[in-house]
Amino acid sequence: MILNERKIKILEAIINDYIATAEPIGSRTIAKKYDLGISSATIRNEMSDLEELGFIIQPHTSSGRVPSDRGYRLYVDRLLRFRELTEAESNFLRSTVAQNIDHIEYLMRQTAKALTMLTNYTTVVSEPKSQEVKIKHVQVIPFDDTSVITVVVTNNKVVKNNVIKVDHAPDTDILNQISGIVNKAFKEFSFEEIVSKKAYSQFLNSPYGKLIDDVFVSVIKTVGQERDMQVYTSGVNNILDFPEFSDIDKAKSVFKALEEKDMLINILEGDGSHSDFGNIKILIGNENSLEQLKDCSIIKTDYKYGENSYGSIGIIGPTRMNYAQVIPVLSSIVESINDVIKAFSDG
Amino acid sequence: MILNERKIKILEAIINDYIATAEPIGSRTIAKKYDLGISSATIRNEMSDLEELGFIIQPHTSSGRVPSDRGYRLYVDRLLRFRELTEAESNFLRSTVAQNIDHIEYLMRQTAKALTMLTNYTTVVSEPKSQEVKIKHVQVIPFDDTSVITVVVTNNKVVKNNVIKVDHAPDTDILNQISGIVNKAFKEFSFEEIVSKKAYSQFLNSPYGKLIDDVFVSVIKTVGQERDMQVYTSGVNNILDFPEFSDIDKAKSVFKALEEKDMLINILEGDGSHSDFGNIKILIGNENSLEQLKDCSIIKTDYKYGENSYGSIGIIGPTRMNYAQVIPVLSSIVESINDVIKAFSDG
DNA sequence: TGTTAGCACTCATTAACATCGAGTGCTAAC
DNA sequence: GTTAGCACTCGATGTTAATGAGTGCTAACA
Repeated sequence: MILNERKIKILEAIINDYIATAEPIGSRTIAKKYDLGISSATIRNEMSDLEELGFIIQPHTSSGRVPSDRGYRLYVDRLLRFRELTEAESNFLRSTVAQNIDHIEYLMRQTAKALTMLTNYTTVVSEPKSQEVKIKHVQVIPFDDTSVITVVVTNNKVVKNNVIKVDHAPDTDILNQISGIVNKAFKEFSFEEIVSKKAYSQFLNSPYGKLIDDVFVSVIKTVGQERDMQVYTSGVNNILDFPEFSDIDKAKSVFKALEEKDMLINILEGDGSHSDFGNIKILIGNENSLEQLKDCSIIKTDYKYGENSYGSIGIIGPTRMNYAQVIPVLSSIVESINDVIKAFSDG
Repeated sequence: MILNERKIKILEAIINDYIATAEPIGSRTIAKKYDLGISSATIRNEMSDLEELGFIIQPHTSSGRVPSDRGYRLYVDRLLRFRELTEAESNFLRSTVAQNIDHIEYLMRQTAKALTMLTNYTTVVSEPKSQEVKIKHVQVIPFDDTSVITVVVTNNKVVKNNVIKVDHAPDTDILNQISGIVNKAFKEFSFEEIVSKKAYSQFLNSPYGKLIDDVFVSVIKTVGQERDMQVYTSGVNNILDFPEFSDIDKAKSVFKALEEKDMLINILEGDGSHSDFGNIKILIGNENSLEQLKDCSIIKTDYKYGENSYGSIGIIGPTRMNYAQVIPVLSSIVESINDVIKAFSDG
C-alpha cells in the first residue's frame, strides 16, 4: 500500500484538527471542513489504510481517528510549516535575554518563564556545563570572626560559594594572599595534584595551613558536586489545562517526572538520536525514554553560555503540541542568547 | 447553648475521624467507634447543637458532619495533643540541617524537601531577610578580558553576584584595591551617600573611575533588588493525593497560588494575627487571606539565619491536615536550624 | 429532664436500561 | 476508483429504581 499525496493530505488534516481540538476526527468532519474534492466514504477508505500503515489510531470501533506517534513523526519530518514569530514575540524574547544575560540564574529562570508565556507548555532549562569544568578564579572573602566564604567562578560563568569555619578569621590582606595561592595552584597544577594535596603541600605547615587546606577541599567539593546542577522549570501546572491529562493519574505521572531534578536532566540530556531542525531535537511520545512522558513530546535544544559551555532548554507538552509554533519560538530564543552573549563578550 | 465536655468529646471524635478518612462522619459511626457511653440518638442531638454553634457542617441533609474552620480552630486551640517525633525523625531533620548549614540555598531546598518527606504536605521556604540588609563584604573578581564579577556578601549570609563589562579587565591586584575602596566606603558612609556617589566621588576621575562606579551601582542594584528574593517549594504535587482536591479545578486554583513567587511570599508573610504554639502560626481555611487557599491550612514559622536575619517556613495542606504531627516536625526543624547555626557561629 | 428506640424521610450513589448520535465498514451501483 | 446507502458499534447522556447511610422527630422510659 502506498502513501500517496491524498493520504498525506488527509493525515495532515487529521493532525491539524487534532492539535486544535484534542477530539478524534471522523471522515465526515474532514469532508466538510477541508475541500479535498472527495466524499466521506472515500476518506473513510483512506483512513482505514492510514490506520493499517500505523499513522493513525482508532481509540475504539466507531470512533474517529487520532494521530499515532508515527503520524506525528511523519508530520514533523515532512509536513510541518513553521508559523513565523510576530515582531512583538521576537522583541519580547530578545529583550528577556538581553535583560538577563549578565546573570546565568536569572537568564535561566526568565527564559523558562518567557517560553512558557508564549507557548503555554512546560519549559525546562538547565545550567550551562562544559565537558570539563575549569576554575577561572577562587576568592576567599571575610565574613565574620569565625567564618570566611570561598567564591568559585568557573569557565561557564557560574558562581558558587561555600562557608568555611575557622578559629579566628584572618584579615582581608591575608585572605587575598590565600586566594592568590589557590589560584596559582589551579593554574599550574593538574586536578589530581590538587586533590592529592601535592600541589600545595608546602603551605600545609604555615600558620594558615589548615585554612588553605580547607579552601582547596571546599573548592574541589563545590566543583565536583552533582547536587549543584541547577535546573529550572516553568509552567508545570499547564499540564492540567490539556484534556489528555484531565485524568488525575496521568497528570500525576507527568508531575512525578518533572519534579525530580535527575529526571529533568535525563529528559534534557537523553538521546534524541538526530537533530530535527538545525540544532533542535524532537522526541515524540514513546520516542522518549521516560515511561511517564509517553503521552508527551519534548522539543529541545542547547544554548551556549561561556566558553565551551552548554546548557539545554526543553519544552514539554502533549504529543499533539503545536510544533509549528514551538519550534520557531525555541529557535528564536536560542538565537537571541547566542547573539546577545556574543555581543556581550565582544564588549 | 453551652459547649459541655460531652460535646467537645464528640467534636474531637469527628475531627480525628475526618482527618483520617476525609469522609463525613455520622452519629452511628461515632457511637460504635468511640466508647462515649451514649447512644447514636443522643449523639445526633449533640451534633445538631454543634452544627448550630458552627463547629461542624452538614454538606447536605442526610449526610454526616464535617468539621468547619471554626471546629478546627477549637481543636487546634484546645484539644490538640502533639505526636512526639521518633528518634529517627529527629535525627533525620537534624542531620539534614547540619549537612547544609553552611549554604543557605541548600539549606532552604533540603529543609523543604525533608519536611515534605516527613509530612507529605507542601512546603515553602523563604530566604532569610533582615529588616535592613547590610553589606558585609564586596569583592571584585577577574573573569576574562572584558568582564569582571562582583560578589556581594550580606549580613544574612546570602551571596549574590553580577557580571560587569569593562573595556579591559584590570589584574587581580587592582581588583583587590578596588574591592578595598568599595568595602571602605560601605563601612564609612551612609547608603544615601553611596547612592548619590558622594562617598566615592574622589575616585571617579581615576583611571578606573568608570569601573569603580559600575561596581557601586551593581552592588546597590543587587542589594535593592526584589527579583532576588528566593522562595523554594517542595511537594506541591502532593496536593493531588488528597481527595478534597480530586476536582481538578480546585487543584488548579491551589497550584496557581503556589506558582507565583509573590503569592508564596504573601502566604509566608501574611498576618496570622497571633502565634499558636511558641513561634508557630496557624491559618485555617478562610483565616488565610488568599481565596485560592480557602480549603487549605498553613502552618508556618520563622527561622533565624545570620544576625538579625529571618526566613520563613510554611507547610500547606488541606484544612484537615494532621496538625498533631506537622507542628512538632516544623518546630523540631526550626529548633535544629537555630541550634546548629548557633553552634556553627560559635565555632 | 435527659436519654433512647423507633420510624419516616432525605439524598448521594450505583446499577440497569433506553436513547442518541457520531462514526465506522461493507455493499452495490455509478 | 468513487460514492450513496445502510446496518452496526459504542461512548455519552438521561431516566429510573434500588440501596443505604444518615438525619430529625416523637414518644416512651429511667
